[in-house]
Amino acid sequence: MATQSEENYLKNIFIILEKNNSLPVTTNELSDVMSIKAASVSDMLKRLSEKRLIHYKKYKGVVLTQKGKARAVCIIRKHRMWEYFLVEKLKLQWDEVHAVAEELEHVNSDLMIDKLDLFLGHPKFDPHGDPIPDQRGKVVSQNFKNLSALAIHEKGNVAAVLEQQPAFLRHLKKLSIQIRTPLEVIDKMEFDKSMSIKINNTTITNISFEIAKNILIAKS
Amino acid sequence: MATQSEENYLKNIFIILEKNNSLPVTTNELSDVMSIKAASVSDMLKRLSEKRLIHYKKYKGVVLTQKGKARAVCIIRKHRMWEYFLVEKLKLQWDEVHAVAEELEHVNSDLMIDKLDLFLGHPKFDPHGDPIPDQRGKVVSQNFKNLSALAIHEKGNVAAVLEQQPAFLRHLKKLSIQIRTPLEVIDKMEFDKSMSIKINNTTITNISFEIAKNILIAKS
DNA sequence: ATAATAATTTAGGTTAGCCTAAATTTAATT
DNA sequence: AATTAAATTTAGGCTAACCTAAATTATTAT
Repeated sequence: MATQSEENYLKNIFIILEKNNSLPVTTNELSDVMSIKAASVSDMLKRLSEKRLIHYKKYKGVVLTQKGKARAVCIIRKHRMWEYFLVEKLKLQWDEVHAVAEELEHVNSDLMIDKLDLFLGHPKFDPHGDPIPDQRGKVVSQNFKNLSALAIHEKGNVAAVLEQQPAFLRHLKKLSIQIRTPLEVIDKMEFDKSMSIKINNTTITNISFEIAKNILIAKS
Repeated sequence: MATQSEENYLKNIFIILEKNNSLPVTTNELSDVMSIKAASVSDMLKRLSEKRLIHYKKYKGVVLTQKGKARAVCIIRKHRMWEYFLVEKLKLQWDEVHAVAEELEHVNSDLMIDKLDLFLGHPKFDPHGDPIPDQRGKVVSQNFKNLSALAIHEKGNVAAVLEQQPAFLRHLKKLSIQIRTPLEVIDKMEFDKSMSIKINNTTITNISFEIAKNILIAKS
């Protein structure tokens, strides 16, 4: 059994690898996203390496071993499944679930998680549009476009968000943007890369580049 | 915030106090039920005392302060609520839920637990017949008789069990004994204190004193 | 190519929560 | 009341997981 802390490292390595097209994850990247000092990260990487959960060459960053990847996927599966449960069954808001799911993901019971999966009807995506890995650890790969990369007049539906911070999610809620909301790019401002978008085929609003780049679109 | 370990101590102190009619809990009692060496328990008691969670006089055992009791009740509320969820919603067996609930009880979110309470319909008892404290920490006090203390011909329904070990619960399952099952004492053997009981008004079986004393009966 | 800067690791320290062994206090027995 | 036994605490150690400061390695810019 991995400790809770080890599980957090594995999970974050996995997530960064996904974003990085599998380029090795650096100590500082982990330090940043986990808010743990780089020296402590170095410490832990050594330990994870001894346990054959990561491939680690000093100064060169890390990738996951088969074993490490399997562990990571399992934790992510639990995290996303619990998020789905919290939103769909307990009716929490999508900006209220991340922190709780961070705790629930470490609860250990394969039996429970399989029963939960059944209870929820084998959900495929969590409330932020991220895919939920199946029992065997298979993750559907998505092929979405970043809203910030869309050209004027391009349109589609919100498929996922890249940021889980409550402040960000509450912002979207205010704009009536959720998963599956139809969006169309009306205009793009060269100066600050902000864009004007039509939401739900009705309201037109301006959003900053910062917001746009955290929204993924399924083209229609 | 109390650590997970501290929470476990508080919970166990609370449970032992209930069984002991509020007599102070000794170091060895805690050591036994928690499978932690007495020396370590002593250590922790000192810490809990500094945090004003227990009243502790060396060599004299401990009781909970108001603050400590509130914490304990909150953890027990979560534990029992999750057990209810696991059995009623996820359809786990009553002998499969205790260990998982031990982990779930440490997940911290008042919002979530209140929403869970709502989702479950404000359940009053967990699958083992133990009362679930309400939001304000109120626990209904029960007035059940121990099966081992019943006289011949006395009868009633199973109201709760005092032991959560899977082996014990599986044993009851085999005998078709659950919460609310009608039982009647047919005979009592002086030699080993075992008893003959009629289950569900049909089958007559012998059960050991060891079993009987872990079953609580609501007299009818 | 070298110097300056950034990234990373090493060294040494801290705390929580456990342990064993030894010392102390309380309870039980004669 | 004194002795023995049981319960409890103290002392000293260990490990995981963090930290800061210093040393090392890699990268970037001149």
